[in-house]
Amino acid sequence: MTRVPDETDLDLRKQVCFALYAASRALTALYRPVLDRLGLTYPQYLVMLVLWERGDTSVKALGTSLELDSGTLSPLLKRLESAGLVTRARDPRDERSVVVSLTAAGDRLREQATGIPRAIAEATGVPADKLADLRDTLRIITQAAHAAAEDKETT
Amino acid sequence: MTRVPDETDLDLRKQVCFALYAASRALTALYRPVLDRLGLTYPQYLVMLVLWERGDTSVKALGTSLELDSGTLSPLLKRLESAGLVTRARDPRDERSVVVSLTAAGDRLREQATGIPRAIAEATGVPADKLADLRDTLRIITQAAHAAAEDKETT
DNA sequence: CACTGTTTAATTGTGTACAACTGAAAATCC
DNA sequence: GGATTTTCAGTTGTACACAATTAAACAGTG
Repeated sequence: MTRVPDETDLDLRKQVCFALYAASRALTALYRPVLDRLGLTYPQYLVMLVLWERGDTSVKALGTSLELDSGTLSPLLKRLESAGLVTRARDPRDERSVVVSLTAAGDRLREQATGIPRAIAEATGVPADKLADLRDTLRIITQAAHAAAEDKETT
Repeated sequence: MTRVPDETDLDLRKQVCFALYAASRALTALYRPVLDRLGLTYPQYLVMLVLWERGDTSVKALGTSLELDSGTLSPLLKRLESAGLVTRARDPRDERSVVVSLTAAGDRLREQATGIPRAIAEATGVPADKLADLRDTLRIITQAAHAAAEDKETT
């Protein structure tokens, strides 16, 4: 195959990063009508996933899992709290830490969420094994990006 | 709250959408220090890519290319304008339309941007052919997500 | 031509993202 | 034990995203 030697490679359609950015937003948009019925945004749903999976979780641990900082999580958690889905309390063992816990309503919401991932996966029309491959590749890239960012800091 | 082992697929790590969301943010973060030197954010860089490639472009066409609406583009373009990189003017042929054009400074910035995509791709450490595969898979998913969203509207 | 409906940008309001900073609490060092 | 440093959550400010609305301009029809 002949390859046109583009001096620049500033072609939008060739860029993986744009494909990633567009795909992420398109998939989030697919979640939106479903999550609307639960009264959740997509990032709020991610926080609920962690809480459903692990129970009581500190803001710090949520941030590590979701790769979000307190600047994003603090207001988000406030909204979940005023929606009656979670409570927040300082950890008596370490007063710096704030532990987020599910309320009964937050726990009940889990049942309504069970079908969501499969429904979304099917809506894409991409076979499950291909999605799993994609997910693994994305993880590799995410790790590499984090590693590259670390590198720059230490120079 | 007590937690129950999940029979369901509400596992964060299994979700393609989260992998996508995390990867998109991680890659954007990799662009950030590079784009900072050009005085651009990542979405602004995307707009500039389109303008470098196609020249004068309407807000509508930018929105179609980047899958962004005027609610995002209008303030973004204002910032590019006040940075002296673009100008905006109503199309005399169709007064509804606003055409965005590069200034001389905006055009010059292109040279400084030429090396960016390759540098980012290399920083991920993922081989180019694998990245191309990934990009194609992402496009398929994006298209499927848009199609699925369309479906819902017509029901 | 008037009427209807559509297209296009812009605006408003809500909710992320993220950098930079603050203050309190804990860990570390001497 | 006291000083220094680090950790943690929250706040502030900037910049997206996106739904919903508005207003102007255009297109098509009777």
